[in-house]
Amino acid sequence: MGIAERKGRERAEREQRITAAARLIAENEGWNAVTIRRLAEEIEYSQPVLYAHFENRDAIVAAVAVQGFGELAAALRQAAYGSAGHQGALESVATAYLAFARAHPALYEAMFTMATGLRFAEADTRPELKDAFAALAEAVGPSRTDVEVATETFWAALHGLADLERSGRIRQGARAARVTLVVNCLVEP
Amino acid sequence: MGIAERKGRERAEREQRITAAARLIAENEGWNAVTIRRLAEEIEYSQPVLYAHFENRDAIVAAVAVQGFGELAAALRQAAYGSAGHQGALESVATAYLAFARAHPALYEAMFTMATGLRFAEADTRPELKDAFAALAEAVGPSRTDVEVATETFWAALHGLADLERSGRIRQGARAARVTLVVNCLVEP
DNA sequence: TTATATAATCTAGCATTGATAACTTTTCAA
DNA sequence: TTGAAAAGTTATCAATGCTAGATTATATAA
Repeated sequence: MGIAERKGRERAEREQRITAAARLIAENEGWNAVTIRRLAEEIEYSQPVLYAHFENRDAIVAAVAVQGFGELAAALRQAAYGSAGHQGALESVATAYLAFARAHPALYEAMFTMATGLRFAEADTRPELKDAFAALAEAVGPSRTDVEVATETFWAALHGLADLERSGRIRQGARAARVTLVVNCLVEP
Repeated sequence: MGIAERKGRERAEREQRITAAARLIAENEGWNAVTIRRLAEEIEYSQPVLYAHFENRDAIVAAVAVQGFGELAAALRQAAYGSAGHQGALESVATAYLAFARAHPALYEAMFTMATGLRFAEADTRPELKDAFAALAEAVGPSRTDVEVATETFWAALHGLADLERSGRIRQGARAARVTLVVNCLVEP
């Protein structure tokens, strides 16, 4: 019964082509350019086919966002891996976080300002989301008694910096100084 | 020549009714419910009249956002005023910031995640925006040598906390602990 | 006071979008 | 081989931002 498997593969491949196209268009022309018709044209199927894969447009954005969380987690882990000491790890992770947001603005936008359906800290939280949080927590240091509070605050500071930088509301130049300020607060005494 | 003045008044009043309606609808039903037709119905004029006041829908959102920055600045100043000491002021301001975002989620959304046209630190920056930043800077403390960096970082932390709280990505419960962590970092040594 | 030019406002409509209903073709197991 | 189910398409809907062109109200000059 290899037919079902083949169909499953084809379906998965097509689904991946949809999210890949969405991501590419979004990164090049912004999320407004990501229309159902445009995606249908891109994957060479009619529009209703997209609705056999995703409930609606938002679900496509959410799928891209989940991918993004997976990649962010990997990037943060790699940054932590290639650094020495607690302070060094915090600094590397913080810098990597901001670089990630800057390198993939549309992806970051999907992750944080579009896919409102994605929740953390709930039962149906996707593993990718938990993993990204865990990667941050590792850098903050599991020995702290207030890991969760410290990680949430660290994340908030990084997200705030990324978001205000993206929207041109804080200077691009002083990035390193701001990171230093954040990191110094979180270094264990 | 009181006619021109009367027309000016009527025009200003109508403009204010548009932004007020937009804000009310957004706060009750979300920004998606704020359509040109709906606003036109609300102010009892036909749709094209709105375009005599605002270039497009985004300009209406931006106008609401500017109002929001004015109100945020006032709220932060009042919080700083009714508190004692540097640390007390920082704590009050931080708490007031988060309370503001929580009390007016749609307004905050307009200020930070919708009106992409509003820039800071540029020549055409609206006074309301500068004022909100100044209110934060006052709490951070003008005696610091790195006021601007510290203010930007403070703002980013607060915005990050507000945004992640709003989207349900950090726990609602531990808010006070996170604020304490942020404030402790910024207290002058 | 009345005629006319200008300003103000409205009706009607366009193009685009997300989404779906109904029809047609393909696929595959009995 | 055949017929039902699966897969896919065409055609269309309703809502939206926005605008052109017609129409009405207003203010000024004769």
